[in-house]
Amino acid sequence: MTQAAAGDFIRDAVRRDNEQQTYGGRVQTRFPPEPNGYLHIGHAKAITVDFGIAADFGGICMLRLDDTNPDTEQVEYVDAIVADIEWLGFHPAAVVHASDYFQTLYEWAEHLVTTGFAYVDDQDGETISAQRGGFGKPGLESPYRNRTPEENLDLLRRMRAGEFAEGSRVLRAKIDMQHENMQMRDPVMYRIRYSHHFNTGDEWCIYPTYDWAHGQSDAIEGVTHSICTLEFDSHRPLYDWYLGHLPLPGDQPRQIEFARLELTHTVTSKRRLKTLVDEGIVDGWDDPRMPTLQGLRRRGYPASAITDFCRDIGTTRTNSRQSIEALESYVRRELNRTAQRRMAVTRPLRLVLTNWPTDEGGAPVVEWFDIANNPENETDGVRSVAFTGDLWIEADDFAEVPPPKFFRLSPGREVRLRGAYLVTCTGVVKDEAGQIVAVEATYDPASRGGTSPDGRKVKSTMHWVSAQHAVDATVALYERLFSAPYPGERTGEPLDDLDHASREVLHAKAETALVDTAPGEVVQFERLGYFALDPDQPMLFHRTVGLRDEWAAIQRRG
RNA sequence: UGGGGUAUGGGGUAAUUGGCAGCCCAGCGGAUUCUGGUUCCGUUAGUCUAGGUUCGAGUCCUAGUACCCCAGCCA
Repeated sequence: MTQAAAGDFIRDAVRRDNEQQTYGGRVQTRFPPEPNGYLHIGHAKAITVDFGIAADFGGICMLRLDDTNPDTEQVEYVDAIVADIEWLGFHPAAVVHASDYFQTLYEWAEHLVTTGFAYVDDQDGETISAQRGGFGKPGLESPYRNRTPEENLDLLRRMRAGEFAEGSRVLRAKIDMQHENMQMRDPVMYRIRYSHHFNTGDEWCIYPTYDWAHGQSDAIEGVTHSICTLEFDSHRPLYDWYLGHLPLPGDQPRQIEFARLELTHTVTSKRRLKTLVDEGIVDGWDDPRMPTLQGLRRRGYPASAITDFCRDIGTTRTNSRQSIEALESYVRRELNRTAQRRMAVTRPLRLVLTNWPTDEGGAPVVEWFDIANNPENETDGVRSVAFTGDLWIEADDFAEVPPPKFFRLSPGREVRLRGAYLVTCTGVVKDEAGQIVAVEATYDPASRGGTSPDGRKVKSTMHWVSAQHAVDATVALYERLFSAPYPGERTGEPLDDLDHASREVLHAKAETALVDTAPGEVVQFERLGYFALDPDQPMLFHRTVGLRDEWAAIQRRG
């Protein structure tokens, strides 16, 4: 704790290694995902750390697909992983596979056999597992543990040659069945699997386990700092043991662990996300409701917002859960600068200007206003928006009997129609049932452009669309990526009831909206929030994040 | 149950290695504003517990507590 508490403990460690010339001042890291799913927001943290540290010290970072389990891995995932890393703005020095090293790994396995540090075990998985003992209970040695190196070498070669059935034999490291660290109780190095591998095809029928592949791959590549997540902490002694018993071509890399990123209201478990996809609960890995990088990208999250967030939350060894609001604040900060504005109405209420002029033919005059696309960024220019005496406003923006602190339109009150005119409500039109069908108002011709020539103030500026000119759009509203808390979220208990949870957390609804003009890719529908245009369905917009929830705050107060 | 790891406001994270507990998110208050947005200013609130060393402890010592990880031929 004492020294680990220092600012960024990983960079401190790297700096120390540089000062002591442990690796001759060289820094090399790697990002090693297993291609068994799409990258999600949690991976963004690891990517930011791995690539960021290499960059900070003038080193390199490679992408290594950790493909030692052919049963779960696919090229589709490889392609997505490569694309997503690029999208985040990182460029791997190389894209490699753990399977590229299968031959070297095998030769090193023979080396361990020859030197008496590995043996072939003929027992099945259940037996081996039972013999491993438990916490506080020492393990039992396998009856095959003391075979001669010659016999082991013969058996290993025959394993590799495909002479034995799946599950019938494994290669194990010969370490210590009494070791207090369970990882050191003769871990399995190779298992027999007659599966097709997406990279090596049918060349191999024995596949290395994670522990037997990972550190060795690091060493082969010349990795200096192998940064991984906290759950591998107890693997570090094994990581070092393997490397310490092999004829390495260079320096021995060191493993450093940090806490993974967890977010509230967010499922970050490839297994669960895969279930959502497989069961058709979402449309795919890139469904905008998914916390995958592709889902977030479709939602309009800027890559820089994600990486800035990951950088700023820091790297520690403390298990923690960051709030989704913190991430969203980074998204809003970026989008406030870049997103164009549009006025939009989701629950239209008619607003009629009773003193609006008509032309010779009796039709209402149409007036065009240039309205800034983004007041935060003048270079975004203006758009031309049609205005007439027949408008739609948001139903929430009118109240016949205004509650306290209601600033918008109500009888007798004057507000600004953004960029157009000041209008004063003169009355309402109701149907037989007493429902309001329209609001009537008069406009002040002297306030053209929304100015107030005599300097009088109005408490509210409202958005509007011309009934005649408005563009139809659909907006998918979800307050949050996963808006509802799910079972066990607070306590960190496992999420067992996936079906229930998925349906609840992925709730979203689509609404129609009327928009002032056709918007661009990512837009702020004023007061509704930031939305991204769906590339597949023009005029369908996914909510990125909302604005600050000002209404809720007012109601809470009152 | 044995081993390992971690504890700082509501959430996250710093503290020159023993010297004014700072920053971000959230909250609250105010100013500005043609978005109840943005921006700006102010503000509430914290060192897991109990002892000890010291002029001085988040930091060092002792004892405890809580949480996380490890018993896949997954990674």
